[in-house]
Amino acid sequence: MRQPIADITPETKAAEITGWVHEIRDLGGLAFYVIRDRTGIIQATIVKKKAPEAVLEAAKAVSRESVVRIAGPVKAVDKAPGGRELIPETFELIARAETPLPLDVAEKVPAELDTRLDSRYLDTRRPRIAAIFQIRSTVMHAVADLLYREGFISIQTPKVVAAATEGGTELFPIAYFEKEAFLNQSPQLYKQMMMAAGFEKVFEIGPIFRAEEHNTVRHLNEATSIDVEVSFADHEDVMALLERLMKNAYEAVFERCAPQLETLGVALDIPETPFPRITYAEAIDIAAPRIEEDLRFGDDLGTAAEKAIGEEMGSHYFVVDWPTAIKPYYAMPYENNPELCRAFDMMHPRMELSSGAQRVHLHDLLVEQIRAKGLSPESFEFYLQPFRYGMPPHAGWGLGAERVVMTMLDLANIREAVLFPRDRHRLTP
RNA sequence: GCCCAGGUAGUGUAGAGGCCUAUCAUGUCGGCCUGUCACGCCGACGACUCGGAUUCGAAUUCCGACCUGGGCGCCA
Repeated sequence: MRQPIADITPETKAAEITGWVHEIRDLGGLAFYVIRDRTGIIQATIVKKKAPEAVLEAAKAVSRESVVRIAGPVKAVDKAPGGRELIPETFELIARAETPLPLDVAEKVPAELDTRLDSRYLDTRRPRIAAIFQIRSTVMHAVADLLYREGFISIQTPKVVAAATEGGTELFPIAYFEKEAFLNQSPQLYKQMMMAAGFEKVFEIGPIFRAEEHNTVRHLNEATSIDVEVSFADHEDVMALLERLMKNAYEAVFERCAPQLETLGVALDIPETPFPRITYAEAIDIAAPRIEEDLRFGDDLGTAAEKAIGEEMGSHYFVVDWPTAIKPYYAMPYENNPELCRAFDMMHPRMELSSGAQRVHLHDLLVEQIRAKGLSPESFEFYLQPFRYGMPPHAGWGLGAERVVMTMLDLANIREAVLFPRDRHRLTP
């Protein structure tokens, strides 16, 4: 019976393992085969004078990264990795790896990200890369878990849509029989319609598509969005939810992924809640004297400004009370000061992670704001109609899953946080 | 969309007009090696993205194409 390699201890009597040949060190009369599965590595030691002929034959035929099955007694040996080694009685070559390998899994020679992504299936055999995705899985589990615990309903909305959500960002056009269609840039409008549908608390974790020709370490053309929408809630309520969710995700990783964090050399700091809140006006005041470019009230916070404020804040924080003019039409203006709205961004010092708002739930105001952005309400009719038949007040946000993982693990490039990234140039694998 | 940088063995690199039949490492193949853990030693194999131009001579300079990385804008 196959055993996970990590389960084999110096006390284990005998074991059968199946895994990949990580390294081969043939000293002549003695050979070491380092075998790896997803749980760890173990050394199989072959003493050529004593080993069965069939073992010698199979061992000679294997190449690095071949899949093998090895069974035999386990010996406690101090000088072996993990304090134990396996003495093969049987050694079976299950699937031979061709040579040369497209990249070095044992990491003696580095590989560029581009090379790694071309052979992602080999790249992910490297323990530190596998650790990233085990942690990502834990984050996604923790996120969904918290939302279910808090009574959210998971929804799935269309990714093929007829129109833009917000204007602004570019959409990927696709052929949809005789009609024009696009890939969805955000589930925003559908989440809101589910408020009219009476679901009260919904979330969706799914892909979003942005056809921007950006070429940076923090943008993807296909990203994973963690989206929530809550009825009878204001922006403060959903900011508090976002804080709970972030803290929960960090705690889950801290508790359940200690080996992976160690592999990555990451000392995880669980962010303290509540996150500090600064207003947009304060953000401008912090950034303006620290950056070269001219920055005034009403401008978007550019990369330089974000960086300057991030250095000042030091950890996660919210920027609140944005000018209505630079936020989407669905953000609710303050009644007593409609120049500002109940929108927020949740920031990590390195970059924006989330943006959200209390939404406009009043039909006429929404139409007015759509017009004010130069968009035509007619093309949003499917979205606007629910606002005429009892739309509750509501609020929500979207959180970039890759950015959470990237900032959590201090990855240099967002592509590291995606198995098969889609960027300006990459469409395969 | 604008701007910058870059394409050399499977992988990561050296190279700045003749010293290049191209460096080093890793890898692969063969040989030696009984405690390696980046095993060691000996030998072999394997590369200048493509096209054009300049030049006696181009990996190196110039032009174009293709491919790639990054910055900005915008955003998650």
